[in-house]
This record gives sequence, C-alpha cells and structure tokens, in this order.
Amino acid sequence: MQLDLEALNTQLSEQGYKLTRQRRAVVEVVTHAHTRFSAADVLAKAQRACPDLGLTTVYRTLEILEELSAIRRVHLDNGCEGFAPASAEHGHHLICSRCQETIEFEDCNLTALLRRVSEQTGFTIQQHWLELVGLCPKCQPRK
Amino acid sequence: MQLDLEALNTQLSEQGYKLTRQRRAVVEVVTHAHTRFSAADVLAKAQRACPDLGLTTVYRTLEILEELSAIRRVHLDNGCEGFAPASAEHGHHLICSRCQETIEFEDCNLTALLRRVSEQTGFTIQQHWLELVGLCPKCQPRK
DNA sequence: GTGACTGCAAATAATTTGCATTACA
DNA sequence: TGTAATGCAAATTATTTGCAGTCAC
Repeated sequence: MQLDLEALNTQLSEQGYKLTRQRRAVVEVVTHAHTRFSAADVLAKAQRACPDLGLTTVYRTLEILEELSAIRRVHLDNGCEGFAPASAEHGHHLICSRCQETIEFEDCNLTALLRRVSEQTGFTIQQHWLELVGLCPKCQPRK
Repeated sequence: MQLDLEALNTQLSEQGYKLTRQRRAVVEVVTHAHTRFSAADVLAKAQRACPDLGLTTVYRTLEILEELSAIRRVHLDNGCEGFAPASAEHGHHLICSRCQETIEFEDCNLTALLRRVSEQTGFTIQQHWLELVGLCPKCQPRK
C-alpha cells in the first residue's frame, strides 16, 4: 500500500497548509520512497525538481508529514533517526540491512507478550516500538 | 538481576582495559542505574566521585561498556539515543514514561510474529529492536 | 493583499577527534 | 617505564531558530 501523492497533497491543503513548490517536491520524494531516509536524503532528491529547496524546509515539511502520519520515525544505523513512509494507522518497519529497502507491516500481534510483561512488572504499557532488520529477497545470498 | 560492579570491573580488567579512577566512577554509576541515561547524565553523577571526569571519557567508556554488553542503546524521547543497563544476553527495555524507571525483560517471544512477517515479505530477519513505554506501578494513577 | 512560507545564516546540541599530558599496571 | 587513557579544545554532524524577503491563495 503506497502513499498517494495526490491524496497527501489534498490532505495538506485541507489542513490549511499551502502547497508550495518546495512542499510538493518533498512530498513527491517521500511518497515514492521505498527505503528509509534522512532529511539530507530528501533534500538531495527533491532538489532535482526544486533546486532552490533548503534543508530547513525539508525538516519543517517532514515534521508536518509526521503529524499527518504520512511518515514515521525509524532508527538509522548510526543511532540517530530517519523517516520512512507510513500508510497504516499503526505499523512498524522492516528494513533491509544491505539495500535499505524498507517496508511497512501492520501485523504486530504483541498482545500476549505485552500482557506477560505487564503482569510480571506491574507496568501499564502505553506504547511499543518495534523495528525489524533483515535481508530482503533480492539481497539474500543464493543457495 | 542487577549488574555487578565488581564483576564488571574484573571483566574490564581481563579485556585489557585499565581500571582508571574515571572508569571506575562511570562503571559505578552505570551499574547502579535504574533508569535509562544519557552521557551527560552519567557525567553529572560520576563527577561526584570523580570531579575531574570529562565528557569525552564518559563517551569512550560507554562505548566500551556497550561492547561488553553491559549496557544497551535505547531511545530517548527527543529521538536521539541513550543507554540502559543490560544484564541479559538478549533483552529489551521497558521504560516508565513518567519517572523514567527502566527495567529489562528477556521475554521476547516474537517467533510467531517474525515467522509471519518473514513469510509475507520474503525477508530473512536478522535482528529486531523492541522497546516498551508505559507507567511503572508507582506512577500509575490511583483508582 | 497578507499571513504563511522560505532560505540563509547563526545558534544549539550531541558526539567525535587531535594532541599534549598523565597515570595505571 | 611504556603505553593506554585522559581532559581540553576544536571539529563534526544534526537539527532548530531568528529574520527579512517572497509567494500561494
């Protein structure tokens, strides 16, 4: 399920955000991304369509897109953060450690686990963060 | 299961690391931590015992402790990273969103989930990252 | 026309590195 | 004593903010 460029532009507009050239360029890149990305990654790609785009605007736009749940924060290898397209209401990401391909999965049936941990610790669990790393089919060694 | 101060010092020593005053102070703080912490947190606490400790050394020591699996990286709310004591070979952390109390749990029975995701996507899953956030018993509102 | 949006440059913040000095084993 | 470890200051890197000019609606 890929993010829809038009739908996202419409949503921005409906929320009162102006559809500037810069925002369109960022949204274009983000909706077509099939890997996780950093703000700098977005800048590099979006500048092809919009050369005068600045990094500040990328940060500001990513912030908006996160609010709209169009993207979600993920972790990059260096420890700091990046973003990935998010279509599901509640989803997690699976990232290829070799080619960085990133896909979203909605199946997070952690109910039993959460209940056990909750019972054992007395904690009330509010949120969970789950991210999987592996090798996508293309990057797996041939047998 | 708490980290053992002496055991960790011994381990450092056996690995060829010198037991300097600074390292002892950092290890002391880390082994007694019951919340996740940043490098700056460690500096502040460890300086009580070792006033001339520098932040650089804290970073360097945390790096070593991570290699030794005595601590594990976790995520802080601001998006960047922190550390938490790690005793289990493979564990995850449960963090109180109010008081920051952090405990480790080893139960991560994600086998079924991992298998499903793997089957659906064709990915070979190598690692998983799981972190839970909730309210510890002390911080839960009274009924 | 006007307020939201922009880029730039400067400010923050977190972390890393170079280097001369110090201290553990 | 020799080498690893240290603190400091400077360098990097990531991100945020202030502000004057610009543009979508």
